[in-house]
Amino acid sequence: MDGTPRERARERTLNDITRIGREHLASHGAAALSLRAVARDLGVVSSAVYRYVKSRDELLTLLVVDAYNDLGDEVDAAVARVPEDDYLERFRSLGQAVRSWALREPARYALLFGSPVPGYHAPATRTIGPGTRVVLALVRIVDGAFRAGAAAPPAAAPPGTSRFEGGLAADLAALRSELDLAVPDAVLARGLLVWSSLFGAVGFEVFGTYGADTIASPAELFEHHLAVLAGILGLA
Amino acid sequence: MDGTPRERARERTLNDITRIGREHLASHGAAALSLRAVARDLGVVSSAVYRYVKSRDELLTLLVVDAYNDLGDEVDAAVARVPEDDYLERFRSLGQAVRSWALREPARYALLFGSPVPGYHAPATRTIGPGTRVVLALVRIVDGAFRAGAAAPPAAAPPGTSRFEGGLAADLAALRSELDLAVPDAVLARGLLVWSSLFGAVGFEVFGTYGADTIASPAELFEHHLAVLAGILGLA
DNA sequence: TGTACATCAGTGAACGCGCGTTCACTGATGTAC
DNA sequence: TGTACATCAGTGAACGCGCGTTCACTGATGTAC
Repeated sequence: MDGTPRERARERTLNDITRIGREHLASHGAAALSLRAVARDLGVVSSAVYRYVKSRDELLTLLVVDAYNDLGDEVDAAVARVPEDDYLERFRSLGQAVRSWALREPARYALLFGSPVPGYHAPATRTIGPGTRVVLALVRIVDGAFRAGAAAPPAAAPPGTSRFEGGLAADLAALRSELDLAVPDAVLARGLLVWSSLFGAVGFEVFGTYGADTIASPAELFEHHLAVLAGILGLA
Repeated sequence: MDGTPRERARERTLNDITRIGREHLASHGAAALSLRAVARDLGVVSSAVYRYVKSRDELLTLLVVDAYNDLGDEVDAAVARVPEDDYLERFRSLGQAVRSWALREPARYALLFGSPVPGYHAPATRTIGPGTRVVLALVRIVDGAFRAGAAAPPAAAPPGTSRFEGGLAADLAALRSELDLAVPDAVLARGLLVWSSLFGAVGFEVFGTYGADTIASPAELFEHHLAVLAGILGLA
C-alpha cells in the first residue's frame, strides 16, 4: 500500500504479469509460456514487458516461486487448522491440502513437480526456500510426533536392508542437524518415502496415469493411501 | 527381414525417425519435438517425413508406445531373472529396473510420467496396452505372493479408514475380475499405493525434486524405500 | 524378356504463424532547486 | 510555486529464427501383362 504512485503502479503491473503468466501456464503449459503472449494479454507491446522482467526465464522463476508459495500457504493453513498434538490428523490434512491444490492447479503442479522445462534451470537461491515448505511441514509433523512419543518407531529394520550406513546415514544426519530434528534415521527415511509417495499418488491422479476408467473414485483411494502412509510413519 | 526391398527400406526409415525422435526428446524435451528438426537429422526435406508419419502428434504417439515397451521389456526381463516364488526379490528387481531405466532415459521417463505434453492426447487404443505393463507386472507379483501364502495381508484396517466401500470397492472389484486376481481389497489397494509410490520416488530422483545436495546417496535411499514398500505389501 | 503403367519416396516452394530480444524513440511522471 | 532536469513506462520497427502443413512436381522402384 505504500510507496510512490509509480512504485504502486509498477507492483500492480508485475502482479498482472504473474497472473497472466499463471493463466497461460494453465492453458498452454510451461514450455509454451511466451513473453509475447503475456504482453498481448497485458495490452502492451512485447518489448514493454522487459521493463518488468529480464527474460522469459525470469518470468518462469517468478511463476515457480509464486506457485511454491501458494502451495506452501495452503498446506501451512491446512496443518494449522488441526490441533498441534493431533499428528495423524495434521498429516492427513497436509496430504489433502497438497492433493486439492494440485487438482485445482494442475499446470502449476506440473511446473513444480512434473517434467523439467527444457532449457530452464530454476535458480536455487530463489526457489530453495519456497520449494522446501511442504517437506518441511511434513518433517515437522513427524518429528513432533516422535518427540511427543505419539509415533511408534519401526520395530525392526525393514527386511533385506542393513542398518543405515555410509552415504545415506550421512545425508540423514545432515538433514537432522540442519532442521534440528530428534527423529532417528529409520523414521526420517520413512518421512522422505512418505513425502515422495504423497507426490507420487497426487501426480498419478493429476497427470492421469491411472486410467480414468480404472479408478473412478480417486478421492477414496487417496484417503486409503494417506492412512497407509500414516501407518508406516507410526502415527497412531 | 522379409517383405519387398521397398518395405524394408520403409521400415528402416521409420526406425530412423523414431530413433532421431528419441534423441530430440532427450536433448530438447517433448514439447519442443519438431518434425522439421527430425527431418533435418534424417537428411531429408521436412515434407518428406509426412510419407511416414501423419502429423507431429502421431510421432509423439510412436515415441510414447516405443518408450512404454522399452520400459516394459526391461522390467519383464528383470522380474524374470528372479525365481518365480521369490516374491520379495521379484518386487525389488522390478523397482530397480524402473529406477535404472528412468535414470538412463530421463526424457522418455518424463514423456510417460511427467507433465502432459500441452495439446497432445495419447490415443488410448494404442497406449493402454504398453502403458499398463509395469503395473501389471507388479500386480502379478503381489497376487502371486498372496496366492502362495507368501504375503501377510494387513492385519487390520489402517487407522482412520473404514472398510472398503462404495466407488473404491467397485474399482477394486473391477480390477480384480479384469485381471483375474485373488488378492483382497486391502492388498490390492496397497498394491496401487506401492505402484504410485515407486514412481513418486523415481520421479523425485529423475526430476531433481530432492535437492541434489540434500540427498547425496539416492541409490541407498531408494533401496530403503523399496524395502519399506515391500513391507507394506507384506512380502516376507 | 520387354514394355506400359502404377506406386511411392523425396523435392522445393509456399502459406501463415509465433517466438525472444534489441534499439532508438516519445511522452508522461516525478524530483531538486 | 515554478522551472529544469532526470527517470521511467511504453512504442514500433527490426533482427533472425523456427514451426506444421499443403501442394504440385520429379524420378526411381515395383508390377502386370
